[in-house]
Amino acid sequence: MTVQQDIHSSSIPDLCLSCAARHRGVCGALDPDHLTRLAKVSSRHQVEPGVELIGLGEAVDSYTNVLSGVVKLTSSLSDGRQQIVGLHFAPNFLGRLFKVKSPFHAETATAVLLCSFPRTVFERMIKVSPELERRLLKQTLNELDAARECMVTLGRKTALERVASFLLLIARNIDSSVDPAAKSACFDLPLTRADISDFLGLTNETVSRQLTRLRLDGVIRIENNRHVSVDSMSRLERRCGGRHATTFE
Amino acid sequence: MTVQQDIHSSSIPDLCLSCAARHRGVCGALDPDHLTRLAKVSSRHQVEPGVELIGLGEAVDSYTNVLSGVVKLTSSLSDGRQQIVGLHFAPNFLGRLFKVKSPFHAETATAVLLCSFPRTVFERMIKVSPELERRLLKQTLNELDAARECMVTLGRKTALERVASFLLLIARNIDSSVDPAAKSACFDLPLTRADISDFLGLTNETVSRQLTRLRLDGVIRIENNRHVSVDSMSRLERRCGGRHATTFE
DNA sequence: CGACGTATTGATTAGGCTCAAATCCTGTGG
DNA sequence: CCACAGGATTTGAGCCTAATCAATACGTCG
Repeated sequence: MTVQQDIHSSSIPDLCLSCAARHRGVCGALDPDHLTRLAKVSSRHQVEPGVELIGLGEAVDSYTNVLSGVVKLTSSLSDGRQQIVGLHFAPNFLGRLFKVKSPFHAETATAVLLCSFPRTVFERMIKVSPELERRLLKQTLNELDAARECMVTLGRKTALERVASFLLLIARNIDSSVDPAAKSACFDLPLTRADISDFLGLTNETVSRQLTRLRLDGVIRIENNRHVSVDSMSRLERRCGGRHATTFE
Repeated sequence: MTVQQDIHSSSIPDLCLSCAARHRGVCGALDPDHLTRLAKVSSRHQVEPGVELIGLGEAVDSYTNVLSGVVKLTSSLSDGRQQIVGLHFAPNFLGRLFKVKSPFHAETATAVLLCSFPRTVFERMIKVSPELERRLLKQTLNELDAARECMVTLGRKTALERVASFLLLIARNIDSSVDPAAKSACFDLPLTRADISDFLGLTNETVSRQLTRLRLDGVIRIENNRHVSVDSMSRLERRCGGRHATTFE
């Protein structure tokens, strides 16, 4: 049986048709009707690397999906010491729900494509779509797990283990098309050495030294400072400082 | 106008009447009816310090409210290095929603009072109560902010700053009755020196040294190894390694 | 009081930081 | 196409903070 659907609520907006956020991001929770309403007030932006998106404590009146590229979340101490506290890969949702002011600073690490929409519209949509709220809760829980994993890295791993863990993290997140269980990988680092050191709680000199060490050990190859090849992922994993063996859900 | 309410759905269960989780925890989102249904399948337990609640990767079939005391979330590397990745104070909700197996290990740090309920019942309740889901989302977002704050401490602060930050964290969380903006504070440390070092990514010797340093500097007083007095909170704050000045929401 | 676990203090070592210099990449203009 | 400028990265030397190893003191509980 074919039903003639209301034209206003049945079709997916052009903007969203091939969008990653609709396939694997929060927009996947929205029906065509909601999607259309959100798309009407959304805007896309291409942004250069190193651009501040959210200033610390600054009032933010929009939320954003990262459609491509990487955004870093940072926090700084008053004397300039800096720490990256989160990385947002596509198609992550970006923004601190229920707070007008972000507790952290957000900055593009690479060139990124963003899709932004007004905070008020989105928050109203959360209220009427339990599915959307559910998805936001799941993403937040995953971010929390990731942040806690980082705490282990920052608190207990050696410099070499931190750098190896970082490479593994990037390999698993940068290109979602790649099989997470692949035996080998190659990718462009989305962060400079300085950024990597701010993520790992090290200095750029130490990051550099550990990268050369991994290179001399044959674990990775590096071309043009940015492109990394990993022949054996399991070999890299062995440099990460093993978690207690367990199978996760 | 007074309305005669259905006796089955109007009254708050005795168990929940004076419960902190109903006042400031997730149960506050539930109406008397839902509360009654949950209370029927809930059970309270008093647990000693140092008891494992959730084994790493172990299947968990219940969720828990921490009604008093402190629970620590930990992760270990295979060679024994350990990191505390989260502390749950009353009346926090405890448990990894939507995952059967917890990615972290949970253990009581102090004596605690717990209120547990079956995972299935609670998850069904989330589905019908957007208010409950909202509250879980808010708690998760707060935990995420806290974890990221910890990342700054672990990645960029000195040993002294870490210990001072930890004392501040405890002072602000241990006794919810105390004004968070109070000028002074005193409290019992819920963690041993070894636990504190696992939280701060240090050794117990270093923690001990920094505590004596703060004591000799007159920032804190310590009695019986556990009881800490802070005369001037702002004095303690100055030892924490300042965040870039901003006002938060 | 004695014993055990917890915490403090001391001496030494080592991993990563700092400061400094050299090298490599990228992009630009002649 | 090549030379050059500027930033990013690598490499080196020395130092410093926190770890390690070891011994002593404290506190609690039987």
